[in-house]
Amino acid sequence: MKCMVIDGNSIINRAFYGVKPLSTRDGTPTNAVYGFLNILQKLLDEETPEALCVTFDRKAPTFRHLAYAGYKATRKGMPDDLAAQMPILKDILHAMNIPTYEMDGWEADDLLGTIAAKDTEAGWDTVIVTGDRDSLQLITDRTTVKLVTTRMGQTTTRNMTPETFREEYGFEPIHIIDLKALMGDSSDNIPGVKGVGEKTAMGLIQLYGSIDHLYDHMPEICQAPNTPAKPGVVKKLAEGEGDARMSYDLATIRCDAPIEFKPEDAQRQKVNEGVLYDLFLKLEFAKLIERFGLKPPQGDAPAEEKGFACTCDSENVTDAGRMEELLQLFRERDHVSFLALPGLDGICVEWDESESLSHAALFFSGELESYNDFLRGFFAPDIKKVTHGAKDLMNTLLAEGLSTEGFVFDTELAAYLLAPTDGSYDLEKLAMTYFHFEAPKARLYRAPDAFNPILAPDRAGALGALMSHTALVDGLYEELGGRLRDLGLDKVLCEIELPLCPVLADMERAGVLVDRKALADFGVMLDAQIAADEAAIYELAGKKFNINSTQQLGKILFEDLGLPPVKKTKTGWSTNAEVLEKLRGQHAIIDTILEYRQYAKLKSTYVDGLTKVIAPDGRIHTSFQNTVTATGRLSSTEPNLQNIPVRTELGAKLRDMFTAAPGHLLVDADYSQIELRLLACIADDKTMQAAFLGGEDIHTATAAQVFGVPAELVSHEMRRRAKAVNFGIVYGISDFSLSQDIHVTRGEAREYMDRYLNTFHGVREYMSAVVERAKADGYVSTLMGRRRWLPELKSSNYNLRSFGERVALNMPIQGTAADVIKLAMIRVWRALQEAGLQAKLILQVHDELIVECPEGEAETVRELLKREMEGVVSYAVPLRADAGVGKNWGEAKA
DNA sequence: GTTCTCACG
DNA sequence: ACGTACGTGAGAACT
Repeated sequence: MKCMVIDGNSIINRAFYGVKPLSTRDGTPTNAVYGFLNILQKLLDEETPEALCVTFDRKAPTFRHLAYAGYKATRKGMPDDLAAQMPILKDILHAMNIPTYEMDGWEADDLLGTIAAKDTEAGWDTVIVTGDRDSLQLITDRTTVKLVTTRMGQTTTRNMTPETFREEYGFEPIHIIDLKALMGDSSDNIPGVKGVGEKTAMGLIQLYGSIDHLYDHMPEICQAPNTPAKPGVVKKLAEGEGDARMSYDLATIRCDAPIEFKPEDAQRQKVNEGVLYDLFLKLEFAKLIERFGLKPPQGDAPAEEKGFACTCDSENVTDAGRMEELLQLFRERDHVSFLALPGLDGICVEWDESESLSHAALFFSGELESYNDFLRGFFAPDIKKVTHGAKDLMNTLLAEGLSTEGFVFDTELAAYLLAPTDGSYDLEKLAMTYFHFEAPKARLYRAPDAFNPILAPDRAGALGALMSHTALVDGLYEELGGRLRDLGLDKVLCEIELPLCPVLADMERAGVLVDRKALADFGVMLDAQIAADEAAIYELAGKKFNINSTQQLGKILFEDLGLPPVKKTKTGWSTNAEVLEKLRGQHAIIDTILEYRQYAKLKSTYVDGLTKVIAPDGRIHTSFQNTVTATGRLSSTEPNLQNIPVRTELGAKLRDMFTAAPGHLLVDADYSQIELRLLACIADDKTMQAAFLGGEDIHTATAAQVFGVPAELVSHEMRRRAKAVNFGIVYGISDFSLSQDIHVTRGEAREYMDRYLNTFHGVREYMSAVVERAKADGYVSTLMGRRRWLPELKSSNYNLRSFGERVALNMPIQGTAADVIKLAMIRVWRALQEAGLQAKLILQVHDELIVECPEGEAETVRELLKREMEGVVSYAVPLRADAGVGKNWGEAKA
């Protein structure tokens, strides 16, 4: 039988520092509890002990330490955010029927030792779980210690048995006490012997075991050859004997704490599901509720009382007269909420009749004879509609020739603007986050296919889910709408995100034509190159292996060929391009591998990847994601058309395969230095503004300033370095990273940055001001008011906090640029329509827009693009866009 | 599902 | 003493 004893303070500490800050919506910190529970789950999976309990420290100085007059309370109190989580954790453990032990005047270690001793006495084995090495002295044949470390949310454990301990330390576990008696332990306020450190102490204990033995045999020990007890050490030992004896007592974990404990007390029991459910709900641990398979306790408040009304009345509309009546009613409401089935096969509309009463109406294709009339009536500008995920729906609307106007709110976009780093915003999740409510699964109505038919066999269930989700949309409209207004984010929704939806839908539908033949030919060429490189690599390596496997490649390079490893990854040797560049010239295989990688990437990701997604119309239709990035940018998936190669000559050939239709041309316009221009405005840096206003090349101008030479004398290399500094500033630079990037010493990098910031005072002030303000406000924002919350800034973890600071610098710049181009897209799209042109916006690549148009429109479109893009805002530095025209993307890029 | 690598702005 | 630039998505290998 096995009993697991968890050192509660130690583990929750690890969890607190190892898990990123989390909190409930009312601000209760929860990361440590969350981390603790995850570690607990993992431990139980690994060990399956028959009994389980947790010990805690009391804050007061403890028994053992009070015995030592020199004790000072050097232990810092725990941070407030952690202290606040201790009672929560205890509540949860209580609900899980896991006993906890704590006692004034006794340290957690003493309790661990006492419990282990009682286990042993009762014939049980013990596994002590802790992050501290202090308890290692408790290791015996019956007691092992599981050491827990947490890094970046990853938990690893190591089992310490008498054997593994001996291997690592070279002596018996119990002599850890003797070791500490000599070397001391500053974190535990154990003085040890003055002048004896870890090295000496280890040597002595490995040879002589205990301090008793050491002091008893001092004379012989001094005589022994090669003894670590050099004359100086012997003197210190003699002088420090009193300290050593006292430290020994301090370091000894006591196993006689007066607690009532029998291993049977701690035997695993069923958790109290109802109580646990309520606790997790309050803590917003939706994932854990799922993982534990928890159900709400009986008699829980119905959903209506939790913030949104469940549908009270519902009707299935099959009659044209009733339909007209309802459409008229919808026109008179200030809003109606709805959800549409995929393919627009059915619609559920929900509207408020009074404060507390709402209605739902269902309209189904095939059940309502005049369904198409209903669609035309419903999707008209005069009905103010609220939905979830408008962009995707608009794709369908455009396909059906329906209007995309009249959308006044989108709960998905709203949730994204409120918490842009949350990642996903499906209705079930929002129900949990904002209403603490578990919504039914959407798949009931979301995937009407052969395996999951929409109306059969569980028509009632599917409709129930559809209606409760529509009710949820209506409830979220209230809740999220209020929050948006409170934060001034309603403007971002109504003036940027919502109007952008039809633009994006239109672009996705339009797609971009690809030259399938040219792509295939390119693939054939690449295959030949790949085969040749493969053969050459096997020859040089002396054997065949999978070049794509970094593990196998690492073995070949660093073991077989004996090349010096440059950098490690978590799991082995790094073999990335940067590393290989450094190995260049040391072996012919390196060049070939780099070349192979380039060809392989182009073939698999681009030639094969793109070929796979060419639609029957010969075009590629990407999806633009508008609820993904933390800064407000778009992203592009299936395929990603925002990372088509351009930087290498070979890769750039791919851009020639994105073409205009016959008789058409592509017009490509990109903003020139938009981020740096915006930085000059946001930081109000007069020097940088002057450089832009004077029409100078910004990198050359920067180089001239930083290197103190006239612009004419700026060399290629100087400009390159200045450019890296400019980029670095936008990203929240460090001298180390800059030095890596431009291959200079850290000192030189530091100097470049100093000179840069001495030139651009405004930027220097911005850098400190924006971080300071972010720390005070808890968020940063763009000039349009888009926000990103930065809980990282409060982290006690240096890396996490530094990351937060860099983000605070970068987000307002990258985010404002994102807002600007989104506004530009809306303007361009509308201007093209108003001008009656056939031209269509088809792609956006962050600072670049691509339009396809009939040949005759090209010049008009080029001017329109440039005008509309440059006219979006007028800050201290004007925006500049360069536009070009061509048969294909490569040619059009100005 | 995670890790590594690499493509873009 | 530590670890190191912002924002993305995709393919391949490995667990």
